[in-house]
Amino acid sequence: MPELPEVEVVKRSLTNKIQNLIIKTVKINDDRLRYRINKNEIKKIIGLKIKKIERRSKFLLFFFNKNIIMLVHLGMTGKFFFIDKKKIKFKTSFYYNINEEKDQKHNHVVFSLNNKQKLIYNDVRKFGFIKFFNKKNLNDNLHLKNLGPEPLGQNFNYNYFKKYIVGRNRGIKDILMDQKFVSGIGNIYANEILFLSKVKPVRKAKNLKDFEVNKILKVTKKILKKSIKLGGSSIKDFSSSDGKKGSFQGSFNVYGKNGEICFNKNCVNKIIRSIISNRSTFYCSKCQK
DNA sequence: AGGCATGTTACAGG
DNA sequence: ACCTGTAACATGCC
Repeated sequence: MPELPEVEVVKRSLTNKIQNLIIKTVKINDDRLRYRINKNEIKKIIGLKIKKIERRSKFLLFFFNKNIIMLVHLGMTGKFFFIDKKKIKFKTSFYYNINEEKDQKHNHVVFSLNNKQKLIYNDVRKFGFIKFFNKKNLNDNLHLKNLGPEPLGQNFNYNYFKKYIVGRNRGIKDILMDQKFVSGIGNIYANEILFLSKVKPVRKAKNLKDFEVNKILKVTKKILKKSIKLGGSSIKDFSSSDGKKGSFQGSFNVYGKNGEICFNKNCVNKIIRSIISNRSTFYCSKCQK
């Protein structure tokens, strides 16, 4: 699922559903996520209240009392959803379909809450993880300490951008996806941002004109905000924890559209697919300079 | 059968 | 120590 807009949507839906609830039990069906789940540490949240949930980049932070933080990354296919005790058979149209055996197979962790609901962590490819640490170690956490600014924050601005690209010999798409530069943008949004910015993905970041830097900044914020508003992008099977699907995929201009005609008016060029930093890259060679 | 998939990071070499 | 590129992780679908 998960670039910044999708994780933000998950955060909001989880906050609505489980803030101030208490963990009654935790059942681990498979602890072999990206990192093995520490069973002793996960036991410590039993009986504790979920005070709040925050998002940093593509990470979710669950704040419990006793200063315990549960850090979750969804990887490529991680998702949360709920099973209500009284209604095991949910409709697939609204809730994630948990009735098929192949999906249940990936229900790795089950959190039972004090309102009789169960929160499930499901992750087909197991690139996600669940870790625990103390609030006082928040700033030197391995995963969080090197993250660049939030793209929607004020620190992601012209001066920061210009300063960062000096002395670096990397393409703009590679840089946009680098979490140390700006945190939360992945392959889909990097492609879409560069299309709307009219910049070729292979361009060296240091050679961008000032107006292009400003355009990228502006478009980045606009696209991410719009996607959050639309509930994120539901490609394949992404849905937020309340089972609602996002619709930003309907706004894609280039992602996954190789061979299709460019959406810009008066352009009849076909979208090209190439590989940058090991990731599929889509662009219009006429509209993107 | 082989290529591809919304991500991160350990590692190697400069 | 910094910069850059590559491989690896696990699973399923075309």
